[in-house]
Amino acid sequence: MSVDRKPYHRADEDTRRQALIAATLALVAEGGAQAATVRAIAQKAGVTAGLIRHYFQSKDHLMAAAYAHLMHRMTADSAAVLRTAPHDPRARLAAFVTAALSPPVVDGEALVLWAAFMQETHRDPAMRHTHSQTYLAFRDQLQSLIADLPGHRSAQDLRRLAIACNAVIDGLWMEGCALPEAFAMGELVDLGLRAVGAILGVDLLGQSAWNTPLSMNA
Amino acid sequence: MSVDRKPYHRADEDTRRQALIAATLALVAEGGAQAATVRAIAQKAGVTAGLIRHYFQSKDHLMAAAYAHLMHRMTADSAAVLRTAPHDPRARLAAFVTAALSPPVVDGEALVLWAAFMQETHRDPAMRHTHSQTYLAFRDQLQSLIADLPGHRSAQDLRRLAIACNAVIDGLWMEGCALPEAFAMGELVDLGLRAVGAILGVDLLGQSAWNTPLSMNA
DNA sequence: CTATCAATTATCCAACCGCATAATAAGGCT
DNA sequence: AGCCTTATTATGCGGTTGGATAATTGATAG
Repeated sequence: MSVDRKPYHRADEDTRRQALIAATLALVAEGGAQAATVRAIAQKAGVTAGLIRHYFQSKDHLMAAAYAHLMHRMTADSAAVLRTAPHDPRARLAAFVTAALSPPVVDGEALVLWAAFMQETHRDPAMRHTHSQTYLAFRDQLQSLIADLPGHRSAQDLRRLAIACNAVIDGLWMEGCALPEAFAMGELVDLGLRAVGAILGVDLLGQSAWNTPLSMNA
Repeated sequence: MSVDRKPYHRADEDTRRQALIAATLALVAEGGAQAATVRAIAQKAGVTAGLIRHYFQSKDHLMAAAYAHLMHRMTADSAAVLRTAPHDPRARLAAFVTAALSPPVVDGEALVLWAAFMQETHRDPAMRHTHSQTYLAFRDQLQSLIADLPGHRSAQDLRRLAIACNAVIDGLWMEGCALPEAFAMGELVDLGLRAVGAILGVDLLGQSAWNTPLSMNA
């Protein structure tokens, strides 16, 4: 007696992997890491649970792949703007900061995802490597944008400036993701441009120069 | 037939709650939220699992209590320095920034804890409330320190400056926690004082005025 | 010294977890 | 068309989870 069996169609390996990774990220985003069980992932991906182990050595491997995918996408989103950015160094830096503090980089789900994987990062060496690699990639990109600004800076100063600017961006990104209702539209970008500009001693607000600059204290 | 039963002694309600909360935090810190099972918590606290439900309505309630405890302790640690700080507004702000970027506030475990609870924060309204409350408390304290600095600032500027300075501190805190080996001793504090000083247009480095200020670009 | 009652332990349970393996069907190849 | 590979489904297993309940102990008051 042949029981009813769910009909299915075969997909290329890459499609299935992407679907499983997407389902994993969606579940982690909406319910934390504990919500991403093999059964839930499979259901959201429209397949059965056993298939996960056909494409990934274990569920942990799937998680690691999902983390790498997320980080890669975020850095790519920030870097994408540079391809269409103007040639003026200040405008390029401003565009980069703006992109890093706007959707889709700033997103409520992004922070939850980031936080969820942060725990794994703490003990899994492979994930830890992915983390530091993507973090340094972002900072290096920022540093090269700073280096292109007019004026000469020592290597040590460049590194310090990049770390400080990166910190501002990270901090604002976090606050924007966690408390989206606490900031008006564009306020995050405005604050980021002011703060980074103040640290670097450069005016990044370009066209709409403000009348009450952030660093004014008189 | 009476089996051997673990001897025990009765403790006051508060002691037991504290012990359970401490065990929860320790487990989350070392193994992420998934490591904090009721059995593991009970073992680390030196009791049996059932006791958790005697003091907390559910495991989730214990987690919420642990989160509130952690946040309360961190803000208290940062504020503690103000009680013994000097009267000069700049020195007080510098002391606050320094404390927020030094142990025990900057600590590898702290970030993991923060990240672990961030997920719950996203869906549990009670935790979300705890989060925004403690976050705003920290920022308000920073804002009042900025307001005490010489010079007058509008209310709007004060808020923006506080947000930006808070972002720098948060970002540096994160980086210091996540990649402790990437920064030399005291470098984080130095960077924090420079960046916050640059944003506010105030020199916070006091005694050891630097010869290559962070915002120098010539 | 004993009765009382709350604190703590011990035990049980249904649900769920990740994983392994067997059965089956889909699609390409000749 | 018929075969053959393998992607996919289906089923089962041992272990763990959070939660509920019953049994027992320690402190305390009278």
